[in-house]
Amino acid sequence: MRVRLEEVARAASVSPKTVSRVLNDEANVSEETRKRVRAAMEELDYRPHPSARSLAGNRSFVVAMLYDNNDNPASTYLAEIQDGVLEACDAHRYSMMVRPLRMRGDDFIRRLDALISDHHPDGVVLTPPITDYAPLLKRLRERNVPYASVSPQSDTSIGVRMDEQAAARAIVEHLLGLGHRRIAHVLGIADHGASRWRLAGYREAMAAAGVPEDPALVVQGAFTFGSGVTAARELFALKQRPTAVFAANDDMATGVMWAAGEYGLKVPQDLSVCGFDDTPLARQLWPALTTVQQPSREMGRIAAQQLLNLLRGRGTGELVQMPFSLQIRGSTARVS
Amino acid sequence: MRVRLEEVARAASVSPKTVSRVLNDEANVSEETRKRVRAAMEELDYRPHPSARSLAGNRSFVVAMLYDNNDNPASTYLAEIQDGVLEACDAHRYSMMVRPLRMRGDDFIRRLDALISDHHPDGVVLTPPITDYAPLLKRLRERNVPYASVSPQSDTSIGVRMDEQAAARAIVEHLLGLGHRRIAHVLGIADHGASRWRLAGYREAMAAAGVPEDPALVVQGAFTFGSGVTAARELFALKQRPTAVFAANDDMATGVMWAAGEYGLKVPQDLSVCGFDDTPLARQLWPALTTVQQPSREMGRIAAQQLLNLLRGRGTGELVQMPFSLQIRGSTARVS
DNA sequence: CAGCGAATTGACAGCGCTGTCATCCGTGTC
DNA sequence: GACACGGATGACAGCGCTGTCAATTCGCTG
Repeated sequence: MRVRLEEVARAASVSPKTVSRVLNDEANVSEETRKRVRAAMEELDYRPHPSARSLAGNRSFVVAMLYDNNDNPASTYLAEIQDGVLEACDAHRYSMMVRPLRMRGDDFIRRLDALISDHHPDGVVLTPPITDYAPLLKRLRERNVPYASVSPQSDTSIGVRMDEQAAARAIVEHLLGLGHRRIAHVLGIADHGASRWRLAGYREAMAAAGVPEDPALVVQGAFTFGSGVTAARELFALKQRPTAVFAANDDMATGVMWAAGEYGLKVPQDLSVCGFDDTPLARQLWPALTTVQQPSREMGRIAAQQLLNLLRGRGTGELVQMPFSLQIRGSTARVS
Repeated sequence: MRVRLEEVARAASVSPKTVSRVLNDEANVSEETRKRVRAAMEELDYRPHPSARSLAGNRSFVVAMLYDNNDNPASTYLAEIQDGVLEACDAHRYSMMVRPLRMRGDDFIRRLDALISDHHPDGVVLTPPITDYAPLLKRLRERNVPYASVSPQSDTSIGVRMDEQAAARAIVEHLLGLGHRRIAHVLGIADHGASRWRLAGYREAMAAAGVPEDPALVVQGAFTFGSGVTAARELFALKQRPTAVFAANDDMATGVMWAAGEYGLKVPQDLSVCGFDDTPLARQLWPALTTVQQPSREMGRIAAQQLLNLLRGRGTGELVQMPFSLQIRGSTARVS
């Protein structure tokens, strides 16, 4: 049968309660006792029973990662975040549960409640685009479930964020520095924070360079490869074509490059293209895509880390700022 | 405070044990009592406490989905399977836990043991390529953890499988039917079942059509976009170029189309290309990709379903055969 | 060296369910 | 009509931990 806490206690000649204290890193255990107990645990290869801990301690040791499976940005993005969250949870012996949660639908709150009642997560990690949905945040607070967010729009949450606007500005400045003036922008899905920030950065850079905004150069996309193709066709049909395109993510940038091929435009000679995210694809393309590195996995890890700090009583958690870095590659070149 | 089983019992005027029986769909409860108890549960919005159930019943109601995060085929593939597994688990109020598990490394068994001891999954779902790793299966059996597989190579497991060889044969026959004879094949990662079956189907179709095999037309890939590009360049450098390419998955097929663009080859006029999987990308490409639809999400759901049947004592689970279907689209055309 | 507060440790009940086994009841049998 | 039998129900203990609170020990003060 499995080793129980009681046996560890016997082996270390202490009471079960003391072993419990060591297990939970509680205060008021002498250093010497702590060592002896740890040794006994090790010796017996003791594994606490999660359900028993959960039942007695009224906590589940479960972190739920919530995402919107309706219009998720890109599955690889979520998969990477998930990986990071998992890593952080593992480090503290929490388990991770992933839960899709569509925001549309009036039974949204009911579904959220069911999720909480059925699984009792100690906390949740929110991923774009459900980081800022007010009814969601409100309900979590009402039910007293702590949360941390990846790339929240408001800065009242704890979690992690990159200065996407500054990054977007920087990449557009890179294009400007190469002599481009007719720079187009392909938007992401409306009201996603990512879309807003990247557009804002684009505008900021253009304005700072004194280039008047041309509305025809800002076209709608939806974060997908296909939408990038469509948007690019629209741009290429213009009487005065752009010499460079900044797409709000790599998938769309890839679509733009694809469409360029259709139109016989060589990248980067005839058209510079850049994206955002630095997905694995970006490096595999030829020419490789100039983009902004967004370390999704790392961001997932950090967001979960902040949540866990909170749950484990190690401070209150903060909103960590990630540095960004431009990946200048072959898809952008001096305007000809 | 939360509603407990005891209160449901009181409301229905039965003993707690009877409510428990109803909750677990056990036998020996009169239909009338069952109804009364169900009504009381509904009325009080009763939610059983998973940890208490788990502790008392010696089962966790957790299904772990294992995957190899080392060389996973494509993250979107796994994400879809995960979605399906989750759906099946939800339907029976099981929770799903996702666990990466690298097979390389000599501490593999130790990591598996830790996973089992720490989380006590009632069963696991295995995904390619770890569906047939003998030490894994052996250990699971030793520790008495039931499992179901998605696309296992051997047919001793329960789970779900598509006849990939027949599908590959069918798609190559489609190319042959269009008059192609110099048909190339881009392989997946060695010893993945998917690679073997798809190659076998290719050979079968070619042999049946009496086309002698040309080793130069079968090149190595690795299931990634980049490897497709590389493989295609190799093929295009041949003195006698293929008129069609069957890539072992869509990502590589996309790479082939990309490389075709580089070489000034028009798809499908100069080159027919087809893939395997029917990823979302396949439809977004232009021309859209001819491919085999592999319903990953559905397969994940079915594999989990078989496992749950077993866990819930509803039969022993089987190895379900999925039908395949060709998606003939714009990337393949009659040889010119 | 008595006396006191803080640090350390332990006894015990109980978290919310289910397994085991006893009990009860209605039906069929000869 | 006595008895056996199987279906339906309930009593009770206990799953493996932690919360609460009491007991003990220790170090220090005057």
